[in-house]
Amino acid sequence: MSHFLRLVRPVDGSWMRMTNLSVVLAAIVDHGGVSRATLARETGLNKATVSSLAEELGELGWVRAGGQDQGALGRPSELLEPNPGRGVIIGTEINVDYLAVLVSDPAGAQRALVIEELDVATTSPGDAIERLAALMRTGLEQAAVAPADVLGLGLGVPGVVDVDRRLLVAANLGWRSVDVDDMLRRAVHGFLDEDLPVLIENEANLGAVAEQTYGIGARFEDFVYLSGELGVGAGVVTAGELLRGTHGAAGEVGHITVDPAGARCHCGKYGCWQVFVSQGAVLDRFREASGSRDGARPGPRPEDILAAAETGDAAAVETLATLDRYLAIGVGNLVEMYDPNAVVLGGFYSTMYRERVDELRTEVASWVMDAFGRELSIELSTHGQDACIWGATGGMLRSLIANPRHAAALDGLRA
Amino acid sequence: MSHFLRLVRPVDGSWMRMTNLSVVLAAIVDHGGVSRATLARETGLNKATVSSLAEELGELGWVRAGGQDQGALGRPSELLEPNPGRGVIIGTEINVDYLAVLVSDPAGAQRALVIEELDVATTSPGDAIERLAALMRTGLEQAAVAPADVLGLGLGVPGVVDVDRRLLVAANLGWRSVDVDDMLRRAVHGFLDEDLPVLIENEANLGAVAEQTYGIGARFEDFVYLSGELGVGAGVVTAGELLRGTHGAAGEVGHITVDPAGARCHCGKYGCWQVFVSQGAVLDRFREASGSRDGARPGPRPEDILAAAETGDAAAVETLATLDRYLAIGVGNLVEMYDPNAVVLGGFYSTMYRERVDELRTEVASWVMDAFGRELSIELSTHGQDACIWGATGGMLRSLIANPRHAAALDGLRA
DNA sequence: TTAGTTTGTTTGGCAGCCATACTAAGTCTG
DNA sequence: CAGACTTAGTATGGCTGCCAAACAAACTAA
Repeated sequence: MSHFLRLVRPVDGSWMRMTNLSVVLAAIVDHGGVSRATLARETGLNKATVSSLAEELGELGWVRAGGQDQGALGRPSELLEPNPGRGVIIGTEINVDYLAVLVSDPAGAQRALVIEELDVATTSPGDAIERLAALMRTGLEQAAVAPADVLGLGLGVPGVVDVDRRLLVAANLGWRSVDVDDMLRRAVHGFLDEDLPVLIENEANLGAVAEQTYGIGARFEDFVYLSGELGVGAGVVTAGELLRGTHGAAGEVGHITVDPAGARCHCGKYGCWQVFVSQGAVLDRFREASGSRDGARPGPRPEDILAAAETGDAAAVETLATLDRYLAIGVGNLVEMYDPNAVVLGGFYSTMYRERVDELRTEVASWVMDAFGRELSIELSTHGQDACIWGATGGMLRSLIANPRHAAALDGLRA
Repeated sequence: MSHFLRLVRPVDGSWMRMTNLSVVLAAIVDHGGVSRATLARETGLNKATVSSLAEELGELGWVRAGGQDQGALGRPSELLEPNPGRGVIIGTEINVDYLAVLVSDPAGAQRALVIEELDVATTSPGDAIERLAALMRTGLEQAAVAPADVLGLGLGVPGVVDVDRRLLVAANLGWRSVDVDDMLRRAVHGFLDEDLPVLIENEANLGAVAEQTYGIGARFEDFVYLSGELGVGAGVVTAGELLRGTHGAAGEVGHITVDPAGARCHCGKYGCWQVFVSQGAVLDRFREASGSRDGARPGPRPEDILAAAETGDAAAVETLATLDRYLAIGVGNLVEMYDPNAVVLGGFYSTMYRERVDELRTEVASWVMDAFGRELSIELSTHGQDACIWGATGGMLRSLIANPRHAAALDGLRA
């Protein structure tokens, strides 16, 4: 019953206003500085309407007058720009061996970035989140921003996050069914606002959001962001929207089967993709192929394989070729399944293919059935290691822009 | 530039009205007969607004007064119901060996169903579409409906259809880059309205739409409809929306690699999923396994395998076990990638698993990495062979409901 | 200095939703 | 059976918010 109701939801005047505020604010943030007349042309809204919306955005503190812009002819325009005094967004990340906090403003300017190494797998969720909260204080101090000026908080975790912001599982942290939202709010209690907007999302998904908001993904309506560190994960954007699925686990591609005869994965299945292409798997293969002559030395790093391959080292060359092949098989599957415009290589892969994208493009071509002349780009991430925190920030920014009236930190404005 | 603008589009009063007309019409179609008061409660719109919207829907011919409904207490309500005289939707299908036309009204009542066998692979696109147009005339005659009363036309094809309704490729028909929209409009020129709304979509995608609109899919927000005849295709619904991808090829899962050591597919790759689980592959395997003792007999049908397995025939049992295994591997991949609530077995699979779903459920469980207690149903299609035409109809219906003012066939109303 | 061009504001009108009051049509109770 | 109660639907008036058009402002060009 009621399946058609899902088509759309009813709309009233206040929703209309809110939507149009969003549209104009988004355009202003996007341009950085833009006149009312241009906004009217670009959005299709009436000039008078744009003026009214811009005035409200000014009162809300989102927007301020910038400089003037003199065209070839006519009255010069007054530029509207995002108000840097509006507040900041905190983007954070909990990963296997570090915590990270980024403080930035809605225009995308970085105010502070702090990182703390931590073996999260041996830390309880509660403790890790406490330390993350402490790191946020440090970040705000460095940025010289008062806690009351925080507009929203984003957090990326290497696990599956459901629609209620519960972390269902994070295999590499050893966490299961953790109410991260609740813990986070407790940890920042008395420090940040009680009902601060909070976004919690999977790390690969946020990588995709980072590329979509601040990076190369802005060029594509449908793309797959591929990230691999200990496991392999993908963030999928289709029709401009992040694909989440029922549990938020869409794009958890590490355990797709690419070869049932492959080695056993720790998940119990055989031939999972990440058995072939995760960072750990690749480094292991390289170590084995190069023999145990340097058994005492610390494990190789990704760069070591690239450097060795440069010199013609057989083990390195073979390792890279195998990676190319299995990465291409999996990417081929992603392409057939999601039909994206582009695949963006992030994390480990952005390191491994910085100079070798063409090799991968060639290999992928032979593993994608293309009967109709696909448009498919394979690109390198523009964010590298920082993708997750920028995605946490960008996701929060989108959420704030979608609700310009509900933003926190209005106290200063009211006073 | 302008990536944030994609968040939402600006809204004005007429858009608001249109949206609310849609909401109310959708609810009326969905219920079949419902009072204004109930509509107000369910949609959250004001009673007065619902009355006004309902009046306009009446003027547009979409809705008429049905009977009365006396509750336990109070004034009886007047039921609003879809107007069966509003017109009909034609849902059609071009498949490898037949054409099909379904005539039905917006309430979902079937008025006529005609099917014509045709070896489409040896027929040119133009000829096939001409014959489809002829079949539509037959269907309308059988339904005793005038061509002017056709509200919209949907067509399903076993191929990739892009956003401009071009058929990019249909391997099993041997068609490539066919402007089906244009051909169809020419074929019905002078018979159906010049600017009749037309929907052209991939067959598996329409299977998903059929289940979503009229079948078991209505229970799920995210599900994958799996259809297999000559190839294997999936229609994916996420967040209540059909996933199409850049070229409309999302869910074309027949050529994902499930075993690089597998047999060569006609596409040139090795170990494509459809090499293991398509109807043709399964029948072939059964034939080989049962030996060539009956080489002269016509090939087995799907039912023959099931019947043989019932009697304990070793070849049949082995064939089914292999199908279970490889179907489960692929379904596992789909589940990891799309994270659906449900997988709906359509086409060939709805035949093969009608009595054996539990076997597949068990097998799938061992090929899905489930670290967090997934909710996943595996269900049989409710539509079987007719999924595609009902999907073409349902898709067109959704499109009409989304634009209640733009519907065709208003001439009769105006006169 | 005047005409032309572009920007942004002001004014008035209109569409559309909502709250409220009211009418309509039934059931329930004493 | 009359009056209280309940629910459905309509009518009225108000408010919000968009738009069109006129206007004021600020500049260039001749």
